[in-house]
Amino acid sequence: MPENRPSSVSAELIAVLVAVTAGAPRVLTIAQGTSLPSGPLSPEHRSLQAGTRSWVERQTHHPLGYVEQLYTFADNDRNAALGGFGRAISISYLALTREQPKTLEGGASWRDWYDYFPWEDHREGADLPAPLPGALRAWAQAGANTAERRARKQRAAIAFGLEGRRWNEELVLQRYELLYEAGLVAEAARDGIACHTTPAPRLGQPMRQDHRRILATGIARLRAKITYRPVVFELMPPNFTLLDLQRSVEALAGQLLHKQNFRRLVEQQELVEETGQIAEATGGRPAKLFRFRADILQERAYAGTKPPLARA
Amino acid sequence: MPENRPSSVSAELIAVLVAVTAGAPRVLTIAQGTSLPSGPLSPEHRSLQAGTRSWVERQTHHPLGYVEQLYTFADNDRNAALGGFGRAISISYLALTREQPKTLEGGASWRDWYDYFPWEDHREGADLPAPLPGALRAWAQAGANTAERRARKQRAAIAFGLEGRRWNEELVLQRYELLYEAGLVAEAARDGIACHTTPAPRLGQPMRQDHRRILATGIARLRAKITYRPVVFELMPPNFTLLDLQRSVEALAGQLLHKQNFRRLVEQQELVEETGQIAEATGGRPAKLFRFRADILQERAYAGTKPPLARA
DNA sequence: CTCATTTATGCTCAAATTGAGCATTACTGG
DNA sequence: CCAGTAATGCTCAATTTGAGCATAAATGAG
Repeated sequence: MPENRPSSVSAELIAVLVAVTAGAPRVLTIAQGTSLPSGPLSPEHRSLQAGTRSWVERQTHHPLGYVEQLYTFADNDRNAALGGFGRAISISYLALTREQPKTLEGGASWRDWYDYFPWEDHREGADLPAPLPGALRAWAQAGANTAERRARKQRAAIAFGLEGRRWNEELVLQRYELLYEAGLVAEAARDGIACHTTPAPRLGQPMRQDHRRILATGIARLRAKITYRPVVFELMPPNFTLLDLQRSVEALAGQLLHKQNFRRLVEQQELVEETGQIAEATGGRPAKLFRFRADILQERAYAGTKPPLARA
Repeated sequence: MPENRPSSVSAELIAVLVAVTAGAPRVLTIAQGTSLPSGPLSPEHRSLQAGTRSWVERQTHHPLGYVEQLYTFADNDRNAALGGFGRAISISYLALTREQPKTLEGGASWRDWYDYFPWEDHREGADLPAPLPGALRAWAQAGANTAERRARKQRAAIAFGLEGRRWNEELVLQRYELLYEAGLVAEAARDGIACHTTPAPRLGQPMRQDHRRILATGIARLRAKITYRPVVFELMPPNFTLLDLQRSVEALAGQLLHKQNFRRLVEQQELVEETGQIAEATGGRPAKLFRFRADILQERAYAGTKPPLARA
């Protein structure tokens, strides 16, 4: 039963390439922001990760700091388009870098990821975008029977922190999938899924195929990752103030942090050291500049530890 | 640059199927314990996960509770063996089930996973298997220069909890990879990697190809998972005592837990409820039987929470 | 020059969580 | 009745976490 010859498929690599600029989390897109960059797996690549790294670097002209596999899926729908070649397998990667001023090729551009997921940004006000609470209720009410209605209501409450529950910033994918099922994102309409609110809200900017889902997966992974592994430094310039660092983490998490506690955590972790320089004042008292400590980073990147960068 | 037609490859699914029986963590193997079960991705599978689920269920004759994607990799070495078909992509899955007394087909059998990773079991005595400490020192000393020797020493210390560091049970993959690089596992010898200890220790039972690495990935993932999502219940019978539950968690973690604290945690989480029945005494005072609470499980499986099942 | 404003930074405190251990209870087998 | 083995109930100190007060060091308006 095992030992069968595997069937033939085609493979492509899709990248969620993230940077943080001026407190905004950005993702590299192509085709006017409607697609994630993707490239074919080609025979000369030594590994999947090497393949992703090489073609993203060629396209963006700067090195990727961190690359991590996200998810692999096979899309049956694409069969037809591939001329009987069998199915297409997509292998997605999360990559981190510093946004460079360099020119991007073709229609590539950096976009604020909250353009695609406006409901994920809770940095000012924890309120959900206007149509959401009502639309979620409508979806729950549209369940076929009492049990389904209850289950939907509970699911919405967990995913969106309703009914006194607290918002869990890591449930990015669950929220997107719920909105998709509820017909509240444009991709759902495209795929023929009904919506129970009129006019049907189309939350956030859509993407082609399932790229927005992949992006959601990447955001979720990154939000989880920063709580137990020091990956933010891949997104920071060489020198930065503690507030810069905090703003970056907040941008990713979509939530504000307690300043003093954040500072305490960073110091405890010994992730950074003073450079001796002072930042040119932006507003008030000048801040010390810091840099990451290479030795500690290496160790932590390998084994992880306690929360390297804080919770809400 | 993107939008290229992906290249043609072949795809196989590999499963790390785990059960816990009588306090032993077990993994399903084929070919006298030298391989993980694997099957081809075939066109009728609706998705990769469905494919894995269906052929594992067909082989083992019982349903999988939980299936999760582990990792996808492309092995360049296998090119030759596939007759110019392009490379082979392997997509691995972690699956949980209860070991059934049913007969397995062919050469399939359940094996204690510590047969493959004896150094991972710290349930009695935290001591590493005899040759390890010395072999690790020898490997570190064999570094080309001072910097490499220091880096190796630190890496070994982190991975194996030496020099006063504490053992981190989640670093299963890092440890296996270090042992591979150090030539201390049979697969390394097979692949022509040198060892600096004579006679060269060949720790644990080897597997074909990189299946042991995949198993290490699965163990690591599962050990991490049980700390933030209640997946153990997939491995438990319908009714169990709290000690049964603790023994199962300990089997997976490879570490003993504080009994009272474990109990406190389980109760806090409200994951279980009494059945009203009492276990036939095995040793001392009879224990109450518990079962998992379906409602809570569903919620926790979706969103996770604090540690559902304890730390060391 | 003084003051309101803004951000940096140092410290404190109570609540919650975690790690470890003591004591008691309820069975089983000589 | 006694020793052995588990189950269970509680306590306690050390940490960790969440929130806030207070002060310092700049800037710009008047």
